[in-house]
Amino acid sequence: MDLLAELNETQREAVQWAEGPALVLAGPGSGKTRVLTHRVAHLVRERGISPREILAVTFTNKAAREMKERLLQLLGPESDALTIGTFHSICARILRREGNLLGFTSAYSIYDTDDQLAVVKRVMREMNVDDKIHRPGAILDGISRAKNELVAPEEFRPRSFSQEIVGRIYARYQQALKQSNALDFDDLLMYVAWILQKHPDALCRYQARYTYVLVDEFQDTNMAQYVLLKLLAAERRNLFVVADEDQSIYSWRGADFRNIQRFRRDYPGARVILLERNYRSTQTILDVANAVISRNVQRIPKHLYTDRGTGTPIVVHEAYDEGEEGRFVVDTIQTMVAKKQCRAGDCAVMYRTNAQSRAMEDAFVLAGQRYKLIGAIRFYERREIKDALAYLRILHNPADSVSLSRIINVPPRGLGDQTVAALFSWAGELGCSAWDALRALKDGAESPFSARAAKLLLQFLELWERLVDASQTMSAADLLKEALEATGYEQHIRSDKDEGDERWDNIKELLAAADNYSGMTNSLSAFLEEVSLVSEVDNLEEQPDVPVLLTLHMAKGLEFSVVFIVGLEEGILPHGRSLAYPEDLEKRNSWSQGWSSSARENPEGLEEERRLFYVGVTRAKDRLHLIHAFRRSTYGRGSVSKPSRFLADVPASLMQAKGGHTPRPGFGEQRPASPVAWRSPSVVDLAGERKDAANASAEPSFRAGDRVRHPVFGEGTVVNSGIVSGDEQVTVAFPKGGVKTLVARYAKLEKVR
DNA sequence: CTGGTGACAGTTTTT
DNA sequence: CTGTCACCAG
Repeated sequence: MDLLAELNETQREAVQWAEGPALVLAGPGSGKTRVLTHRVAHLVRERGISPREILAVTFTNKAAREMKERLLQLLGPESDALTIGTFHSICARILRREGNLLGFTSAYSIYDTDDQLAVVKRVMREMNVDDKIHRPGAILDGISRAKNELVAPEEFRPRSFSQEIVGRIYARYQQALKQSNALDFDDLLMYVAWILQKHPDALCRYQARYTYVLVDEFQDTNMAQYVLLKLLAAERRNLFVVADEDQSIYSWRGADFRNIQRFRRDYPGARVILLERNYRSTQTILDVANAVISRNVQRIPKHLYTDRGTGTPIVVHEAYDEGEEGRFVVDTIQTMVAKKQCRAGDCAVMYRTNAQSRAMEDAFVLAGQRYKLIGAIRFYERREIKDALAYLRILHNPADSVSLSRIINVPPRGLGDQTVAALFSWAGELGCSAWDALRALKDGAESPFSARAAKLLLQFLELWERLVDASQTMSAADLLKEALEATGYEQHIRSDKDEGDERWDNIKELLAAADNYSGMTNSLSAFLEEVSLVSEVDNLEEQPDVPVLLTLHMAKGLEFSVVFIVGLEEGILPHGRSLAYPEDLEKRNSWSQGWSSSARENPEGLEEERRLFYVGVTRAKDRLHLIHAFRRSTYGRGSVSKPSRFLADVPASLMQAKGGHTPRPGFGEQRPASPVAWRSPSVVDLAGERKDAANASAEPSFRAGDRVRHPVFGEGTVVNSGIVSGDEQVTVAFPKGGVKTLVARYAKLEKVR
């Protein structure tokens, strides 16, 4: 197969790049995965590089899997010797080998956010820190940020009182993890970076092993990951990264797209290649995308283009409320399917927050339209799955205190909070793990337990020891079966009337997943590592032909023929909380949703929201629908919504002029007959429109939320209004004509009630 | 240990 | 309007 045949000129240039650092700036749909895989194949096939020496790093398991599959096709069995994986899985593997340098055994547990929170709460209790004043989640964020920046507890320099607390908890938290022989996700990266920094021999080994390093989604790297890559590539400098700063939507998880600038600074000779040709979308959709993203200041300008042709104009629609928004989406999908313009499975509905999925689901259910909701509840975060895995983890790693606390009384066996707390504190006094403490108890050590408690604890220990013995010989699946059997877990779980059967089905699915690891030498270890680093079980059967509902974040990396982006309203997209400065957030009333006029806005937050919108837009291949509602209820309270400012960036010339969708009969009548109903003081307050009556003379005559009619554009909603050099300028969102800014004196605007 | 109650907070979540 | 969690009574 000719590796270069199916590539365009710039792609080919990237694939053939010889040696040294290279930065590929790849727009959406520009074939970056193809560039990465073909480059790997090229290195092996044309340049004779041993696959063993090639390291390809991704962020998601899915991306890693796809890359492996593609390379198996390109290279055949030789591809087995490549190292392809996520940052976390690669680091986990390195730490199995090198973790002893830091005092961890190779059986360490990997803690997810739930487990982390359990540790933080425990530590806070021990330290008498009030979790009402210092929220554990916020503390965890602080710890995570420090780790992402490779700041050790002893190097942590607090800049405020609450950071002082974070620093103290951080130190104790790390101790607690180490005592449990456990690492969190951030540790995987931080510790590997440290090892490479502090152990030159280890660094040399890995540098020699991986002479070519390739990175996908480089804009999403954090400091730890950047340092890691830099260290690995320091000798050979064969660092090939693919990035799109316009798709950086994870800054709140520590991702820092300025690593792209850092890369250019650290490697001044780096080859920079721009991939702007798009193979996914129509030119209309790309024009929307270009128009939107060009508003961002912090970026290198790119201009997406395609030879796919203009395509269909995009549709901007105003619905009355979230219910009608849902009905419009379902209606439109069903109409298109009926007209054979697309299949149901070609459609995706994207929203900013998961909470929005409910109204959408209601509409789908009501219309009898099947759909698939993506990612709301993750498999490995279900309680029953976590319980089952906790059993396996304490067998593999008896020091794992979080897993032990999780299941020591599940199913209930008389070991209440008191006893468990006493066990841990006694183990603390002895300076050993709960496991060791229980063994001491069995050996007749003097303990603080009542006779009854001691008896129950020893019963539990007996069970535990029996299963640990079994773990030496059994596969993960058999061991799990054994553990569930011995504890009567099935009966326990099925006793739940409502969800018992579903829960047990999930357990059976877990068993099936574990079965894939039977016959392996380190069955248990391999299985546990896999489930700790993977969020979803592989969907074996491809879903039938149904539309999918998902958040904009989850849409990244996917593509659909037809895309609906819903809830395009101020406060939702851009999201109110994204626009706030963290220090303002504490004091802010939640209902003001970030757009009260007095609040200052965080421009970086706004840019990220815009990128999120851009990600959504660029998922569409053929048709794009942008939808906002006139009013929406959040947290039970209804209020008037302003159309998103992002809509104003969409050129009206790209929108469908008229007549695509006929408004439902009664659409107009659904609005309250009198404006008083929705312009009552409480509603106006909610809209952030509090104005002092004394200033009435300078007041604009239109207000956000007003309904107006224009002779050309028809009915619309006022987004904003203000006096600009003596003239009143009114910004109006017209469902048919787009968002326009008009001078009230000239535009023949009529108020509609 | 279970079940009820009241307070409270409520983006996004690759690993 | 929800879901979660701490707390208390039985």
